[in-house]
Parts: sequence; structure tokens; C-alpha cells
Amino acid sequence: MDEPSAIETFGALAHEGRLSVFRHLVQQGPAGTPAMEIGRALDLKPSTLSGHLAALKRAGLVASERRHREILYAPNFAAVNDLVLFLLQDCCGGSDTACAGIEIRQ
Amino acid sequence: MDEPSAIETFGALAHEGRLSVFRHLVQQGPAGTPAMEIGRALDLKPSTLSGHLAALKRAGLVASERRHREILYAPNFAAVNDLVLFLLQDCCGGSDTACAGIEIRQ
DNA sequence: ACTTCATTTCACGTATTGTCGAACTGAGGG
DNA sequence: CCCTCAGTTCGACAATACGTGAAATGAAGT
Repeated sequence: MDEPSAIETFGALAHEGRLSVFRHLVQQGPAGTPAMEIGRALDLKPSTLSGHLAALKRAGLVASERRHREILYAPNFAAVNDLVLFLLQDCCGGSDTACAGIEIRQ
Repeated sequence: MDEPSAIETFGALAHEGRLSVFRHLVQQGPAGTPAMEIGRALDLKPSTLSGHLAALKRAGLVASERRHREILYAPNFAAVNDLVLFLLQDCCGGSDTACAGIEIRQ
């Protein structure tokens, strides 16, 4: 992951509403959740929620798929993975003592 | 790490200047780097740099210590560690398949 | 085709953040 | 003591981000 992408992803998560949305999607599982259902669960207005989802999507953190009338949003775990690797590789100096407790399995 | 702290940390890293500063500190090592030297390396004005360092410090990502005339800033690897754990535990649903390739050593 | 329902886009006011020069603070050296 | 140097704080302004209601889109059912 390059620096601009990392910045966009950090920015997407650096907001109470958006982080809640993303965590809710993680909780709901990879099958995906209709947008409106997220809004109901987290008490967010449609337009506000739509903006949050758009930001998360731009950052690659969620994927969307239409099913019948609804649009299902699902978390993209690969994006979290990439972000973690960015943090470990670029922000821990690659030192194994620096970020002990976490190991990258190849 | 709780959600508000995670948000503040994400926010601190979600900015080109601040991320550059932090990565520079990581590169320079745990001994610490004088603020002005960072500013010279990254071409940042003193007041701008000061703001960035304050934000990183609020987020717990850096520590500062005075030595003689200068103030040395050093990266706090534990904060990165905490953030990675937050991502893995709270944003990957704890699923081992979700974020494959990374293992938490206890 | 018309209606409905789910979601997005738009426009707007407001709030927050970013940048920078200038003034300030505080530690050290002479 | 004064002076200097390192860094912070202040004040102003521009730019960006947020939240929201109202209008628009667009797929699906009737």
C-alpha cells in the first residue's frame, strides 16, 4: 500500500460515524448488509450514511453489490490487512522488537 | 485501545505532513530527532511542524524529551502496536481467515 | 407506464482544520 | 544579565469537511 492510499484509509476510519459503520459491517459479516439497515441500527440519516459509505468505498474498505431493491455493503478485509501491513512495515521500521507480539506469516 | 483513541490516532496519521513526520521519526530511530532537524528534512515551517508534532503527541504516537537546547521527538512503537491490534481485533471480526498472513503472538 | 421504495446527489450553512508570519517563551551560553 | 537559538502560541485567513433537507435517480413491483 502506498502513502496516499494509506492516508485516505486512515481518514476514512478517523471519524466516529464512519468507524461505527465499518465495525457494524464487520460484525454483520461478509455477506453484506443493506444500507438502510445500517442507518436504522446506528441512527444515521440516509444522506449522511450515504456519504460515509461513499468515503469507505473510496478508501477500498467496503464493497457494494445490488440485490433486488437494496444495496448490500460488505467489509473488505483485504483492505484492513493492507493497512496493518503498511503500519508494520512502514511505521515500525521493520524492527521485530519495535512491534513485538505481531508476526507476519508468509 | 478504545474507539475514541483509535479515531484520534487514525486522524493523526490521515495527513500527508503528519504521516511524513512520523515515518521520518521511525526511520531516524528510537533515540529521537530534534524538531528543527525534521523541519529541515521535510521542508516544513516551524509553526506548521509544531502543530503536527502536537497532534502526533496527543495521539500518543510520539514522545518528546528535552536535551540541552533541542527537543527530541521519538516514535512510540507501542502506539502503532495498539492500533494494529485494534484493527485486527475490532475491524477483522477476529476471524483468522479474514486477515490471513498476520498472527498475534501472545 | 406509474408508483414505490432504497439510495444518491445537490446545495447550503456551519464547523473544523491547515498554513503561515509574527510575537512569545524559556533554556543556555557568553 | 543580555543574547541567541529552538520551539510554541497566537491571530488571521483559506480550504476542507460535516450534516442535512429536498430533489433526483433508478431498479422493481403492479
